[in-house]
Amino acid sequence: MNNLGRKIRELREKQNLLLRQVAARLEVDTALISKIERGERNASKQQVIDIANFLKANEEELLTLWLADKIKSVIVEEPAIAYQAMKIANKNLKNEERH
Amino acid sequence: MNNLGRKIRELREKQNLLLRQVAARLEVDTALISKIERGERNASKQQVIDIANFLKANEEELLTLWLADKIKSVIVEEPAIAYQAMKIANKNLKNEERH
DNA sequence: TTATATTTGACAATATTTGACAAGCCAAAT
DNA sequence: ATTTGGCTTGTCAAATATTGTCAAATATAA
Repeated sequence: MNNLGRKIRELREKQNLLLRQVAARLEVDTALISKIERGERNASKQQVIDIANFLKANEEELLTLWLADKIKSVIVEEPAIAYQAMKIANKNLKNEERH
Repeated sequence: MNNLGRKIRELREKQNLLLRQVAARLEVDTALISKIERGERNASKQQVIDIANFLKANEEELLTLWLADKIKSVIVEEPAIAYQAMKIANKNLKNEERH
């Protein structure tokens, strides 16, 4: 399970909602929501936004988890150099802020 | 231009090598190397390794730049939440070290 | 100009991702 | 013991993305 999936499942269960109900709202198959919660499939950005609305969650928070999962899926293949690469990417980010 | 492309071009020019020569060694079209240097195309991991060998560069260093570019391409679409997402991804990384 | 190096855009071939569907699993209810 | 309800799993075709090449365009240098 990934960051986003865990959070979505937690929110959904707290509100006693069924996968089926979330799926209906997003107009997708139940299986897809199941896969998103278990981290087997990635949600699209729009899906994350829709889920946030439906589950009354903070949209930015969910999008942040979603992005974190995307970063994770990139670095997971290269754990030995991941940290250093993140440092560089972070520096890039800051440099671009200044332009 | 991205981190890897800039470094490759720098190394290649310092050694007075042509795109054509690098391309020959990697057995790809010259245009592809040009695109990799300019960040228009991503190199595969194997290509990075081959380039490092040919240019007598540190393989891990180039792979780190390559990974940084991949991270960057993920976060660039969401600059507002990128920093926070990186923090989470980094925490994930550390947690997995401990298991 | 001429020759050589690099860049560009379009393209086909491949690979990956997407979401639906159907079948399966499991626990609880009947 | 069977049915029901919720969730999971595997597979598929369609859509989308990525790959490397080719030929043409553009630079760079002599």
